[in-house]
This record gives sequence, C-alpha cells and structure tokens, in this order.
Amino acid sequence: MKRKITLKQIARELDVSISTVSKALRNSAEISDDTKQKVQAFAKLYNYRPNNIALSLKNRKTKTIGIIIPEIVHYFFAKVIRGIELVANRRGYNVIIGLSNESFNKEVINMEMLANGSIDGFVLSISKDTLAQQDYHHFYETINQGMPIVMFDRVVNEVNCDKVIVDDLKGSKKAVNKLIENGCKNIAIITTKDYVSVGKLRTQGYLEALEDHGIEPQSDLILKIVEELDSEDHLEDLEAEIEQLFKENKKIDGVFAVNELYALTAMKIARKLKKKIPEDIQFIGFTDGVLSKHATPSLTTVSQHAQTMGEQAAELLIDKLENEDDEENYQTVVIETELIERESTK
Amino acid sequence: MKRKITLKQIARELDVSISTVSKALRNSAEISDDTKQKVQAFAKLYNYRPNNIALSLKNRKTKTIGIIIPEIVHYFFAKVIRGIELVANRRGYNVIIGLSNESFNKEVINMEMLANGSIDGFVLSISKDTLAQQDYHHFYETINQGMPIVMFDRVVNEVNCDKVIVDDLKGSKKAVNKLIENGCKNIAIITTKDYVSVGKLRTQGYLEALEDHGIEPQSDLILKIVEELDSEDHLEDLEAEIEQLFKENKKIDGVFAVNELYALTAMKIARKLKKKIPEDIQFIGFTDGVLSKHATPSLTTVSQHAQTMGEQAAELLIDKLENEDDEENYQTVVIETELIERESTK
DNA sequence: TTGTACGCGTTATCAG
DNA sequence: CTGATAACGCGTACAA
Repeated sequence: MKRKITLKQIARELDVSISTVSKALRNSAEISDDTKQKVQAFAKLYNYRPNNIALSLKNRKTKTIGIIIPEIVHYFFAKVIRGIELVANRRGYNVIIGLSNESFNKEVINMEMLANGSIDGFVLSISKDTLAQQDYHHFYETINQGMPIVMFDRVVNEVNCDKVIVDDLKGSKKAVNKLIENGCKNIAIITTKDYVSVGKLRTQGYLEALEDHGIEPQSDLILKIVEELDSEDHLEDLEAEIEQLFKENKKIDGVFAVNELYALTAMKIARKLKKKIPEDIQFIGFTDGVLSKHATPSLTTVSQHAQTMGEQAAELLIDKLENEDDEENYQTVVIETELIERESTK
Repeated sequence: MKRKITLKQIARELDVSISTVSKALRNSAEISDDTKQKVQAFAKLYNYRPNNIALSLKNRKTKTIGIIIPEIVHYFFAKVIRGIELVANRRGYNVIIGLSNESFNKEVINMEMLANGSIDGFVLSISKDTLAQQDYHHFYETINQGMPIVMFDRVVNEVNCDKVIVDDLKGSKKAVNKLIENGCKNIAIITTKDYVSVGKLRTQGYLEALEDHGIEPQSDLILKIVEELDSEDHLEDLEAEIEQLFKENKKIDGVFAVNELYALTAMKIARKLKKKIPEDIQFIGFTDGVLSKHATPSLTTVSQHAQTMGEQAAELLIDKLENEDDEENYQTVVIETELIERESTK
C-alpha cells in the first residue's frame, strides 16, 4: 500500500528542492529541460497529483459547491442536483451535499459545518421548518461572511441573494386556465399552507385564473394540507382529507394540485368514488415527477424544468465566485413552466 | 462584510500568541482562567470556528465521504444516499457526491478528483459502462493508495473491499415462488443483459425457482433488455420489445421484472392488450420505488431496503476509517429482501 | 502560564 | 537555472 506521493517525496528521491519539482511540473521556463523531463517522468510514474486540500488552503478557495436541500428522495430535488452537478463539473467544481430533512436545526448545523472552509458558496432550497419559523439569521450570517448563496424554488424575499425560481403564479394560471377552457365549472385546488412560498403563489395563480374568467372562488374548494401529511407515512390521512373534499363537494369537475403526491392521491380517491377521469373530473398537477408520467391515467402537469433550475443556479453561483466585481448585484432568474398534457385532462 | 475570523486575528486583537488562543479555546489546563475567559468571550463574539480545510491538512483526514453513483434521479440511489448521509452526519462526517452518469470515464475522473485529498474513503456503485468494460484499475489504485472503498448493490468479485449487497438471488426466488404458488404456469422474466451483476443474479434466481418446482425454463420467456433502452427517452422501444414478448407468448400469466420501469411498462402493455391484472397476468417487480406504490394497480415488489444499504455501507466505511487495525479484513453484508404484496398479484 | 517552532502540501517570491 | 523562505490556518511538543 503506497500512500499518495507528495512534492517533498519526489524532491527527496530526485535530490532536488521542492520548489524545483513544483516548477518543473508546471512547466516553468525557469527550469532546464533536463530537470523538467526527469521530474515529469518520475511524477508520471508515481502518478503524482497535487493535494486538493493543500491547494484549497493556499488558494483560499475549495472549488466546491455546497448544496442544502430539504430532501433527496424526491424527484424534483434530485433533478436539480443533477443540473447543479452537471454545470459544476463542467466548470471544475465539486459538489457536497447537506440534507436539512425539512428541519431548521439540521439546516443551520449543516450550513455551519460546510461554511467553515469546506466550500466556496451555497446553492440551497429552504426547509419548510425554516419557512414556518421565518428565522433567516443563518443565511444573513453566511452572506455577511462573504460566502455567496443562490436560492432556488423555495426562496424568501427578505434575503438578498441570487435566486432561481419558477413562475409559479403563471404556471398555475396556465393549468387552471386549461381546466376552465376544457369546460370545468367547479375547480378545486389542493395546496399547502401559505408559509410555503410556492404553495402560496400557486394558490394565488389559481385564484387569479378564476377571477380572469369571472368565476367566484369558493373557499370550500380550497384544501390546504398541513405539512405533516406530506410524507408517505401519512398517506391515509391525506386520503381522508381529500375524500372529504370530494364528498362535501360533489360538483367538483376539475382539480389542480400543487404537487404530484396530492394529484395522484386525489385521482386515486376519485377512482374509488367511481368518478371517470377525465370525463367526470379532470386533473392537473404541478411537478416534474416520474409518477405523473407513469400514473394511470397519466397526469397532465405543469413542468418546472428542475434540471434547468439547477444548471442556472450553479451558473449564477460560479459566476459570482469567479467575478470579484459584481458583488452586490443580485438577480432572480425565472424559469418558464410548461404545461405537459397527458390523459388526465380532455 | 467581515471575513471568517482566524486564530491569528484573535491573537493579534488580544495581544497574545496564536497558540495561547488555540489552547484557551480548547480549555487547556495550561492557560490561566483569566486568559481563557477573555479569549473564549472574544471568540464567541466573533463566532470563531476552526477552518475545516486547515484541520484536514493537519490531521490528514477530511471527515468527508465520497459517494460515486451512476445516477441521482433514481429512487433507489437517492434512498441509499439518504442512508449514507444519515449515518455520516451522526458520526461527524460530510458527504460529497460524484455522478458517473453510467459512464466509465466520468467514474474514473470523478474518483481521481475526489481521491486527491478531498475525501477519506468511497462508497460507490459501479456504472454499467465499467461493468461492461470490466476495467477496474481505478478501484485497485484507490485501494492501493490506502483509501478504503465500500461498494453497494452493483459490486464485483474481483475487487477486494467491503461490500453491501442485496440477496438478489433469494429475492427473485421469493418473487417467482410467489407467482408459482399463485398458480402461474408460464412466467416470463424481463431482465438486463448479464454483465449487470444484479440482473444476472436475479435471472439466476428466476431459473432456480422454476427448477425447484420442476418447471422447464423456456428461452422465449426470458427477455433481456439492452441497457440503451433503460432511459426514459427510449420508452417506446422498451414498450415495443415487451409488446412483442406478449404477442409471441400469449400464454404468459406471470411476469417478473428486475426493475420498476420494466414492470410498469409491462403492466401498461398488458392493459393495452386487454389483459386483466392480476386475473389474467400477475406482476412482480424488483425495486424500492415510489412508482410501484402508486401504480394502478399497485405493484407487488421485492424491496431492497435501499436506505438500510446506505446506512450499512457508511458504517462499514467509517469503521474502517477509524480502526487502523483491521486493515485487510473485508466483509460483505447481505441485506435481506422483503416481498411487499400489492394489487398486481392475487 | 505563555510563547516559539514545526509540520501538514502547495505555490509565489526572491535570493543565489 | 535552482533553492530557500514565507504563507495559507491549525494544533502540539517543547522551551522559556
């Protein structure tokens, strides 16, 4: 078992100084061709590679991006990561991941851990817990220390940084418009509590779309799910809530759900209640997921272009990292959504 | 914007030496209570945290685990990562991710990048490309350099290291036995080419289960999909292959598929051919995925316990990292599979 | 009780 | 053309 070889070892073996070796390997003009060849040959033989940690310490940059996301077992976030990783690698960066698991504490701890020199900047999406508590001190502190942050999807206006978001409002308007065009008269929305920014915006889009068409919103058609029911473990409770919605509002002929799970669960309940899709009720979800594509019937969705979001976020961050100048110049990139029509709508 | 504070700065401000500060912060008995308090108060005020990079360089360990996986937009791998991250964080480690994207080259490049000091050890699953080429030199080299590797799921006997696998053979036998018990007489298998180790083992399990029940395997019931059709982009081709299978073998009354996509696609085709599930044909998949749970009908599967695999792999790696002694003592942990019965079987 | 010196691996600067 | 030295930030053995 040979340990990784260092400049020092090469220097000793070849009986030259460390700095000579260093220069020879970087093809410096200062070094004679003779020595260069000797050193380079030796280095290649022993497969010399400079130690990243030492370089990081010296250069005060790690060439590593920290990602903080609430959850990895989630198609949307996984796709964003793929996008980030793609761009990061292309631009010579690595990617290190911290999961907040939707918890404020884990988000803070993970960020502190990574901020102490391990990374050059963050790409992150805020946990629900943090959004509910509205405590953003860890973001401010990080930014104050000169470490840039790019937020995506779940962002917050209070924090001044680059952002990549989806046009949630326009996207959900597109969806609801589609339902209206398709003849739906009583459109329900299944959404989250308002502190989840995207949920709020999507609800707003729903309301605006109705308004645009002169339809009076009915509060009993708006179902706001508490976050606790989001997990797969509480599927039954989610189902119960949705079933109640349908039972109390038999006239529902269109459903807009702000995520995949809600949409699929709603379709499941509708089937259980012997409703035909899309004849009796039409469904549209808001997501990028696989479930939608493979559901029966397949689900019409508003696609968020998750991978593009990741790519853009990584570009923004690396641009900031590599341009000292435009420090205080933050931008918000809006990714266009796209309505993907499948079998759950007419 | 205040940059992160260092020992040196604290020392200068308080007009003591760097080592005094260092010792004071670690509560060394050498330092007077007076100085300790002064230093600690100052450090707290400026929120001092030791620089990870400097510590890594000094200690020659990064407290970071490198993960190399073929694909992140994949429920199984995402769950494994969650398991790794869980254990890693609990034991004070971070997690850095490299995606091979199923390519040999990217696998090698990513590993080299991380191996140069960025991490202490790898947890990885081999790319299909690498398995096909059977070129494992990068694994050997990494191990030779004293950097431990733990492989999971897609492993290879040639490489001597810790491994975490699923009892693929037993798992698929369970599945096929179930189909046989349920009265299936003509059971097809949809699997991968043999170089994917798990595909091979699962095929073998299928054959053994048949044999155990005195059923003669029929080669036209064994469909081996080329890897190119795995991606979502080639769904139509996959569908065509499966449709042909069904059309040429109308007597098929049971299907065992080695992954989720194959199983769902097969169910879709069966429906298209007006077969009733599970009355006419029963289906079992091999996977942990969400698709199975939410499919219509929901899919009976052999669960791999992905998260447990990740946890075990991380434990193995960290154990090795923290115990210098048991160097050459490699073990293979086998995770038991579990048959989860849903609507696609009787 | 405090401070000095060293080393982790690298590169840049300056001296020889 | 080559080598010594300093610095990145930290911890620790040893000296004062």
